[in-house]
Amino acid sequence: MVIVNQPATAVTALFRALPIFSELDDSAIRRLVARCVSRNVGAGHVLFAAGDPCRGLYIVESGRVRIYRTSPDGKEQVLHIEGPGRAVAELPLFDGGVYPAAAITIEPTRLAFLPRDDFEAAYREHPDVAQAIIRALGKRLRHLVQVTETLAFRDVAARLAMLLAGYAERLGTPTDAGIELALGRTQEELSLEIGTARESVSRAMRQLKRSGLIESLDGDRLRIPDLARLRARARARSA
Amino acid sequence: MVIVNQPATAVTALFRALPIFSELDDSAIRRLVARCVSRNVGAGHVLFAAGDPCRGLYIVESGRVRIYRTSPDGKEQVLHIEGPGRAVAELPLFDGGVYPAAAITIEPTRLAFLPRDDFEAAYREHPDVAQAIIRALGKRLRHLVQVTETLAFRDVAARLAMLLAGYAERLGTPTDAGIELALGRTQEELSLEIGTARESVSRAMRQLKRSGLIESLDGDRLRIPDLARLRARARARSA
DNA sequence: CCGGCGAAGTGACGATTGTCACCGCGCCCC
DNA sequence: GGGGCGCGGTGACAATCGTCACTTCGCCGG
Repeated sequence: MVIVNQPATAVTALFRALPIFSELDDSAIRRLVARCVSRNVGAGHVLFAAGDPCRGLYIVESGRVRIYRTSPDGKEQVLHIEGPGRAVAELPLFDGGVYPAAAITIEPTRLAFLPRDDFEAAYREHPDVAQAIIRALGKRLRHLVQVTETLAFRDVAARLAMLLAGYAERLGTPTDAGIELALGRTQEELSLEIGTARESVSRAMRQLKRSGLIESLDGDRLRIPDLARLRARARARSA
Repeated sequence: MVIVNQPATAVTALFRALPIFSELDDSAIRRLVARCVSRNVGAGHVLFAAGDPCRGLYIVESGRVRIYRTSPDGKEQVLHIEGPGRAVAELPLFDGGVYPAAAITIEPTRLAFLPRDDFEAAYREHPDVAQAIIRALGKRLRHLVQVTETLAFRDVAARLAMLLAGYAERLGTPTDAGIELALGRTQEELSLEIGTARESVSRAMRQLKRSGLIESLDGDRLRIPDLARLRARARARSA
């Protein structure tokens, strides 16, 4: 782990792009940035474990961080993966509790860290920040409600279809033959996100290909000819 | 559905007891209460469906409300059940979205309703309210993270053990032979809360009884001799 | 070019669980 | 007292899915 001095402008832009700070004026942002520490960590670095007390806010500058829970017998359920420009683990900052999940970097990652006290001051002094925080929490809550329903009811292929549809919307590039997507994840990682085994992902992938919902391109690129049909499969009981 | 005039003092006490309004001074609470409408509804009344736009905040005065999602093929997943003194569906009030789940009364219920505009004014003007809202959202998020992990990993008996342990803590009465609990729910309702079938609840219940983790008393009363052991079962892979 | 390695595909099998069908029981109402 | 009804218990069966074991493929380094 390396602590880095860097031009404050980069972090300033980062803060301004964060939903929860977008309403702040320049002077307020500058004050926050002055309190921030950036650091580079390698892949596989544990930022915190479930149950740890919360010391501050992490913001991803580059790289990716996986948020996950581990069951007593060692299995993981990935809750979400955050990339550049996203904040990690806002939750315990607000309610004063411990981290409900663990966080680990899955590639070399650069993080800005804002100590807890400075963060609290920011949202106490600026009602707009509080409002933005509420929005962000609400969004996460919606996402988890979705995940819950999916885990409870759908078969593996449906869960995979939902996951891929979400990635396609956020990361895909539209072409005239459909949406193309380089997902940059192994099937192992996908399996953790939808709470199943790697082999089941492999089989579900084949099923979706046979149904014409996804197509393999070269490398690990996929094409989704019809996103609406893929989403429909995600809502069906089985196929 | 009946609209009722009632002494404002009852609703005032209700508001003051709500975590999200506990920091308000008397005059602010009086202003909110003046905007409130109370009504009585019977069992099985649908307050709103998933996807409906959000019109305001419901607060349970008496009775119980079930919050649930329905899958396209008609199955339900209960997210939580709210009783007296609890607010329902805060989420869409904040992020401006639609209801992510539906709500239905499961017994005759008395509700206070606060229109959306009045609610928004309250938390814009009072930062403490915003803070309390954030806490409440955080708590709900924690709960859902828990539910997610349980659904993904544990067998039915473990999920049931977790559910019963939670009820025992909130509703049970300690005796020298353990915690006694009248849960007032059918196995059908339990099955919806842990995302399984009624028959599986019946079998899981028998398994927990055979293991000595729970005992039947008369009626639908249960005794839990050792809450810690029950919780341990909830964390185990199987038994 | 070869060996190693990680990712992905696949076949077999067993465990869990959803589903269906049916029974018993207590309760209420006519 | 009898019939209906909701709840709970159980047995049988099939489907899904996790697990294990093994293979195939592509990539990289020596």
